[in-house]
Amino acid sequence: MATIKDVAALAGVSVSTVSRVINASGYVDSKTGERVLAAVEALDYRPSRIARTLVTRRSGTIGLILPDITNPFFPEVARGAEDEAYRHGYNLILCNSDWKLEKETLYLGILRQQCVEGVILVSTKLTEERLTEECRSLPPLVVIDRTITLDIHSISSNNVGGAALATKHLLVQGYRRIAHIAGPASSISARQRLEGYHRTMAEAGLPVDPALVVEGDYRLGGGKKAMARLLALTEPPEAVFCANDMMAVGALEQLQESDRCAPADMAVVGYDGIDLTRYVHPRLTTVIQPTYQMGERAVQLLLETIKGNESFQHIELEPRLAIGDSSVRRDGP
Amino acid sequence: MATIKDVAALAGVSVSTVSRVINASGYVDSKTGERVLAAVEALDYRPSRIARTLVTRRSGTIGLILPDITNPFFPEVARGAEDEAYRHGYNLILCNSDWKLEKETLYLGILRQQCVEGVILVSTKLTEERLTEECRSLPPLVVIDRTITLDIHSISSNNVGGAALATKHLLVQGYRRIAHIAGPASSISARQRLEGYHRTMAEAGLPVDPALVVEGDYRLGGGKKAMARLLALTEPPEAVFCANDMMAVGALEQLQESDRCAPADMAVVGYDGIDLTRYVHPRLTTVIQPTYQMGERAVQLLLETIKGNESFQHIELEPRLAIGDSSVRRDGP
DNA sequence: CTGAAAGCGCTTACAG
DNA sequence: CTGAAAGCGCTTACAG
Repeated sequence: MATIKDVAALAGVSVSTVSRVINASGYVDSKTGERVLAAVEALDYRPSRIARTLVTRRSGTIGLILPDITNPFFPEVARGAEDEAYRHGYNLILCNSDWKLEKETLYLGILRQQCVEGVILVSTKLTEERLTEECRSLPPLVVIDRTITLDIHSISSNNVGGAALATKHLLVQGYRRIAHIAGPASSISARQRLEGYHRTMAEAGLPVDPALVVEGDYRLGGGKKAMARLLALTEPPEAVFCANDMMAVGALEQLQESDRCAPADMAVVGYDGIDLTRYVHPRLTTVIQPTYQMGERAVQLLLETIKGNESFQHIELEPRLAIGDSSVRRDGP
Repeated sequence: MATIKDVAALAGVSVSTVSRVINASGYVDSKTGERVLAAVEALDYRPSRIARTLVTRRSGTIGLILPDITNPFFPEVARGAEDEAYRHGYNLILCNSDWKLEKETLYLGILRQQCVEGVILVSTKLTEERLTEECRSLPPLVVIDRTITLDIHSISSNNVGGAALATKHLLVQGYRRIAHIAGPASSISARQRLEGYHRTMAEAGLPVDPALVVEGDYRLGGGKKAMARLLALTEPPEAVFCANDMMAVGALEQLQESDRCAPADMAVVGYDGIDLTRYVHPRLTTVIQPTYQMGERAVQLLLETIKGNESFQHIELEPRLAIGDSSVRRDGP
């Protein structure tokens, strides 16, 4: 590998001059510039980012800590982030935290050593206190999918509003006895979606039978079990809004296994907008989260902060409803 | 951020000594060691990987270039690679090439500047010549999902064997008129799976009607169209082996839209083993590729090479058949 | 417009 | 067992 010294020697100038031309900084005679460029070309010289980082403190890398790239929700976030990073000459270091606090903390430390210019934390388990503490010794931080009140950038999607979208859709279809398969109460997004459901029902003047709200685990099995419980009720619901797609798919499976089908026997709506919803039968009505944009905006925020913007932002993106076949009343409202 | 100098000053020793204790290299008095460790603790000192890399040339990072993390095939590979990297204290830089030669080349250059210790290239479009050329100026390279004959590490899965697995399964079920929805001829894996199909049919002494081999595009739409063509034949097949799962799902959709169903009217088998196959109805029989292991082994190979192993390896992993409901003959063979 | 020098934060022989 | 010095490959004031 050629170094800046080799280029300088070949071009017959000092390393300072080479540095100036490759960075287009300071004055340099056009003739000299050409000679340097020729030498760069001849030696296939590529400046070492490592050396550059050591002096400038700018590594051109961003850390992305997410729970599990294998979970259908996260590749989109990663892709949005990587695309935006790419456009600005940045690279992404990918870290899977497995929803574990220790792995998050560990990676945060490693990324700091790695001299990343910013970190994106998706669905973090860290408390706000720890986060603010980390922020002192850390490069800029953006938290995705977690509402943060303190002085940390955050990007989230409107879960209350999204749940309202789903619930209203069912109301518009003419359903009144609407159940909710909720996510685990430990999850903030699950609580928010539950709230959106309750709020919308209340606004419509409809009381919610407590038996119609069943807690699931955000996984297929949980959705299945929850649906079984709903079907076992003396008066089962006409429709169910599930807090995520995996549970909705589980609910559909349970319906089928009980020889019923959606939407004829019960309307089903999911949440997230993962690919699977398009391939399942009946095609699932769902609330699509702007996952790609979340990753994209996170990098944008980081870049602005690196460039000196001081103000903390809390961006809330809007999900949108995608109507499939699983919730549409065929006989009309 | 505290530096090694700060630690040295606080502990009252030289930076050389600090370096020795944090790297556990060379002799150091236990008392001195303790003092240094105490200083490290007190200052929350974390050695800069950047500075260390500059002198040791070991950055602790590996580059992963794959076509698109959003494509269901790749997150598993990435996860396998990241897990193995994590175990050895390495980090992964994620790059999406969008199946484009230019992006691959560009990233290869950037990763070199970033001083990664190795690069994993998934489904590369680069020619073998270009690849060997790159290898001269580059850190160790491992190519995944692409058979390479030259002196480059490669990890692939046995596509011919996997296709044979699928085809034999259909034969065992008693089907004789077996069609193949192939992937695009430009894809090596598609050609290999086609070969596995042909070879198995020949071994069984069954001639293949050319009309039964239809080329698709590895996407849902292509599978749908191909199935439509098969259904339009005067003598449609009894079973079809699809070169990937997305096309198989498309084929299932077309069957359903034509008021037929699998496996009663036609048996369907896919390839890849993406999650979707488990949620589709009927549950799809498919050939599961060892994607996680491919990523894992790739990092292992890289690490061995970094440690000095000179011999080039071509690892071929074996896929396995997962029998679902889409291909099982209910009335018995 | 150009070059010499210092320095970024480490590691690594080399003396002692 | 410990420290002074050189050096990794750059950038950045500072002279000239």
